[in-house]
Amino acid sequence: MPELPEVETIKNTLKQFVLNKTITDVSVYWANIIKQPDDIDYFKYLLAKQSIHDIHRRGKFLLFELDDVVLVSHLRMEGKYSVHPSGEPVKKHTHVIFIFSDGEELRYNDVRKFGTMHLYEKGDEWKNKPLNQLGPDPFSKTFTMDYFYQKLKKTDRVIKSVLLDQTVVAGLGNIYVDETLFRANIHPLKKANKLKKREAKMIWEAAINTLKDAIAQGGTTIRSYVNSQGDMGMFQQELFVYGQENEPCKICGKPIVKMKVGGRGTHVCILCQKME
DNA sequence: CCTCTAGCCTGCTAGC
DNA sequence: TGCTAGCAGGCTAGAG
Repeated sequence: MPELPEVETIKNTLKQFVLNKTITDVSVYWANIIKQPDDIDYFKYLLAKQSIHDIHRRGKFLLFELDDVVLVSHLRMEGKYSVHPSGEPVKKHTHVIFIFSDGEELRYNDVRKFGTMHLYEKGDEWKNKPLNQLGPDPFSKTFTMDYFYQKLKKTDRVIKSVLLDQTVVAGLGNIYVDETLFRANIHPLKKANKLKKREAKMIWEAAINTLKDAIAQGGTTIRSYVNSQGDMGMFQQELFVYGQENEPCKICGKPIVKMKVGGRGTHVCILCQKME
């Protein structure tokens, strides 16, 4: 499932293939992917003759910057972009195709059909969902230790749920939250408002460093993630707890335990990550 | 303000 | 072996 490091990697590879290309037409095979505008024909109309000038990442979102509009795309668990020559057979899970004037196409593929696209006139993307509720990007200078600690002090929720909350910090998902809490030696069930400033700082630093390390490895491939060139990530080799159920902890040797926290599968070393 | 649940989907796995 | 039921997963909307 693409989280921040995977989306960052996808953005960088995709830019090599689609920058400065001009859309002539769009094919939509599964309309529920398109959340904005409501009318699919209007979606196509707005994109026709538009060129892709840049691609940005905000949290787990990709932002395609065109002439007059911005396409905000979330890949959820299985979304993928790839570039093909026009006329290649359309695969079973291809739901949207952006046809370029040069004989190539950008294809959106998504086994689960959970991904979303929102199209806005330039500037409006920040005033509307899904971007208007997002917290700071972990690498932004607004994601300060002070901001983070104030957020933790204000909530009675468990720390894992807070880290997954995209309005607090945008980009962490299930894998990197589990890894962050392991690196910080904090149990996922600890209440956020009970954490000492020292502990909050450990989590804040671990989150930023875990994401940086994962980007350096091209992301994490658990079962299906590849970037837009088809390359796997390599960070799975550096995972301490995620997907390591019953495996010995790389630090203390005690088997990693899997539990449910806020409805999510959660991996923890109960020796390294103390409740007290 | 908060938390919980259903819904969105389909591939995979456990159980028969 | 072949079948079905249930689960996973990020996020939203609605209920409590």
